[in-house]
Amino acid sequence: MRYSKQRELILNTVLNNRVHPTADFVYNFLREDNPGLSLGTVYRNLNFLAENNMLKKISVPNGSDCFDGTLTDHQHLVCVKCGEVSDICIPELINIEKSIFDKTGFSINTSSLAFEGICGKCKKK
Amino acid sequence: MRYSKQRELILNTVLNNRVHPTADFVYNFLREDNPGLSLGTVYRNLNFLAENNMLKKISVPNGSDCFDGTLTDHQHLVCVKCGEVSDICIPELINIEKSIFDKTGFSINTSSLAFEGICGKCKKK
DNA sequence: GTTAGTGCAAATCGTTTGCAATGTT
DNA sequence: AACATTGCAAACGATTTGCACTAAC
Repeated sequence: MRYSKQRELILNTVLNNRVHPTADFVYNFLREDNPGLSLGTVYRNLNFLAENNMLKKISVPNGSDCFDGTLTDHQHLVCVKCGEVSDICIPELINIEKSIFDKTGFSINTSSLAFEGICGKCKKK
Repeated sequence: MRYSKQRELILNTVLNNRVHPTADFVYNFLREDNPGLSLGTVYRNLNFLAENNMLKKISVPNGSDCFDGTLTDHQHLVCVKCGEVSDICIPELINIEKSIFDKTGFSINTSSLAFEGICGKCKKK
């Protein structure tokens, strides 16, 4: 992997952001200081970094994919009202993973799991 | 809800198909006998039927949404190699659901869960 | 007759890609 | 010099939408 300024900026934007940014977020965030940056470059780098295990790509139902700099095994909660994506760790999934494999031969990647639901904040409204 | 021939055909296509059909599948399947049918109508009806709890809409990571006529609580396994979507029932999720709610206030809809992974057939190759 | 539902084509959204120019090694 | 990476704009696939027409009630 060859160095590039853009890649460094893009990776750091994901790593330093408590939120789970989308490509569009990264693009607009960096655009302020880097007017020449292109959206294609952001997509290319986010995907490239995810393929090289420097980021995780999170599929969001009915929404843009977003990216996560936390590489340790964990899952996500996606609020269907406000779209917020938060981290959660559910160790019990290991057992479920194993029993599904034994029953069906299907090997789950539990760390790709996104639970849909309604977050506490949205429920209060 | 007013009756329409198209709606009836579309609903039946999902109900009578062991696979979890996408809008495009339903469209092409019905097109043979109903040349006038439009893709917009298929989308409109599938979404409408899902909103009215006559079908379930399943978000497939990196793929087209698909639909499921089985309304009882269950989850899905999505193979990232071949794209196959299969049904599975994981009763243990009730406990996980409850403990996440107690910890975070987030209420999960477990029946929207799609586990990504590799199915038995694809692994053999 | 009113209005929900349709077909069609255009529009939208998120994302990817081809290509010539540029940057890194 | 070789080739990875970029910016740009065009292309893409899935889905939605506006509108005039048709069908259900």
